[in-house]
Amino acid sequence: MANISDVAKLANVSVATVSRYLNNSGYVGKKSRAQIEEAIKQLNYTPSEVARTLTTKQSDLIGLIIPDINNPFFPELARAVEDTAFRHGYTVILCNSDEDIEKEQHYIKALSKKYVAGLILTTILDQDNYSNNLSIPIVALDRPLNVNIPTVTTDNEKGAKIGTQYLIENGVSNILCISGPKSVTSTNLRLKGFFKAVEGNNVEIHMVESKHDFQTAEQLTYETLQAHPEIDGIFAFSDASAIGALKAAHRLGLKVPEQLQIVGFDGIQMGKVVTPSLTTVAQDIYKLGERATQILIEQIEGKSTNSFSEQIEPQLLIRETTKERGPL
Amino acid sequence: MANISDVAKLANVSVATVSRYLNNSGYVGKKSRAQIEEAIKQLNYTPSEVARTLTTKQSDLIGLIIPDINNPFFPELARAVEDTAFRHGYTVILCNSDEDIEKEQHYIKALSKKYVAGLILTTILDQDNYSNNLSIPIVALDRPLNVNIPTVTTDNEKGAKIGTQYLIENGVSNILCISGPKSVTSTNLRLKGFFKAVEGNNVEIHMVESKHDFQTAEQLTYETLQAHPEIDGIFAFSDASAIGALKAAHRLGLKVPEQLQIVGFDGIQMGKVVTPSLTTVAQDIYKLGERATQILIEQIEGKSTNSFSEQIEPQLLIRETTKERGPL
DNA sequence: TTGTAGGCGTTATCAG
DNA sequence: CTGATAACGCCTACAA
Repeated sequence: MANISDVAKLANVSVATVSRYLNNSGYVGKKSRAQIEEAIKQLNYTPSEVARTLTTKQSDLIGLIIPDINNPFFPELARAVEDTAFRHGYTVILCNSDEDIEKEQHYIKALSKKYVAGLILTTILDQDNYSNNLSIPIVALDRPLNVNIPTVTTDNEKGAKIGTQYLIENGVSNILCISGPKSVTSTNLRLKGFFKAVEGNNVEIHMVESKHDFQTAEQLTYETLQAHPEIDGIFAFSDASAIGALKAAHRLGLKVPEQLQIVGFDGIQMGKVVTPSLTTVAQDIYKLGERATQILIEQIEGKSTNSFSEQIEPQLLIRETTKERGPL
Repeated sequence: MANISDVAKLANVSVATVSRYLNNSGYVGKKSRAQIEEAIKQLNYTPSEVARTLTTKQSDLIGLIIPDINNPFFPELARAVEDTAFRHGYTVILCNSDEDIEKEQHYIKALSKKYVAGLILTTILDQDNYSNNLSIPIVALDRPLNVNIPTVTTDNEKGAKIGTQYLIENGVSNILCISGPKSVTSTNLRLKGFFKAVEGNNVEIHMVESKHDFQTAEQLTYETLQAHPEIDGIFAFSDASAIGALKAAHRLGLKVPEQLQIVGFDGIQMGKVVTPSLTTVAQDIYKLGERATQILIEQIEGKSTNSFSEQIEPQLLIRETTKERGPL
């Protein structure tokens, strides 16, 4: 593999000139430029990222930390991040934190040792003052970290509110709310929205906390529904949980939506394919990932110095687990 | 951040000695050793992977190329690879090839420029003589590349055979086979198994080729079932397709398994949660990923020079989309 | 505009 | 056992 000095030799210039050409820094004469281009082509030269990283302390890597790739929400998100990063010439390293703060810290350290250019952190812990002692750009996805860190989120409170309201409008009077882990910011925001919607309406509520995972939610729902057969509506904080709940309902022989209505949260692909298809508060998952990545890259490349945040509107997708059927 | 020469100074030895200590190469006196350890601790020193990579041309990165993370089979696989890699001190970079050979080539190039220590390639193209002109270890997952490249696969032919047989034993006489892309080796193997099972039995067959994706399979199945209402069994080459097919059946008002029996392939988590739960030919997904990674790491670390392959047995998981219900 | 030379942090060779 | 020192491939003052 040819290196920069091979190119320099062939082009009859110095390595400095080649370097300047490569990085668009400083002057490069017209003639030199032409020779360099020719040499590069002939040698099929590409600069070594590693050597570059060694001097500049910055690579083309972007670290993406998610809780668990087995929650279908995250592959969709990851895909958006990857696509966007790829389009801009970055490579992403994906890490599963398993909602474990130590594991997360470990990854952050490992990644920063690799001189990743930036980091995208998704929902984990509700930390008011997460301090960015790293010198690299960070953007938070779905989890506001602190004022200085740009954040891309769905309006969680609003989403939970409209989902819950829809249930109530559809005649539900005894709701089971399957929340996510309380340690997560978005959970608390959704909780707030849920309570706002419920307030003043004469509905009874039951609360359970579940991981965003089919099995857990199914089991929890099964037990709760058995203990409280009067429940006629479920609002779940993730589609994964909602689908688990749907399964529990089936096992109990409950007709959905006739006897039990269900609304999820997320808008994952899978919601369309279960039967009955899932009514849900959809996040614009792709956009979430895309915007986060774009913002990160802007920060990395210094195009925007002021960190700003973005909130994306959720959208109620009415499908078949609720009574008022809208268009698919 | 301290570097190796800081450590050397503090420990009163040369950088060479520190390096030897770090890499367990060559002798290091007892006293030097102690001083070095002390210095490292005091300075909180960790060697720079980048600099190391620059000289050794080998990083701690493992590249994993999959077709598409949105097929639920792959997140599960990726998770297994990541976990295993992590345990051995490697970091994985995940790339989506979208079943596009150019994109795959692009990634392979990009990854090798990063001096990844090894590569794990999953199902894409059926290439008899894939030539490994890279100098790094590769293992093929789910796709045999060539004799010189270790491969970890499920016994696809056998899997397809037992799945199909089971359908036939359950009285199905008109089967729709939803295959995967024909360009993929595993598809062809499964096709072979399917035909073996069918052979000699008096069953009619219909074939369609689908991506392993809910929507596509659903649409295709919907059309086929409409044109051929006599079909009473479906064997799909992936759970994703099977679940899409299940959805199509629901839309057509077909009772599963009474009127239509369905068997999938893969054994993804999601199969358990749909209703009715999916009978499937399960691969040991975690083990597949784990073994591939272990073998790769053995190659990387030179512990095993001879490349060997492994085949993992599939297992029929009888659930509710077929008539003979076994235990869950 | 261009070239020289030092440095980024390690590893590896080769004398001591 | 240990220590100089030359790579590795690139960037960037600084000088010309």
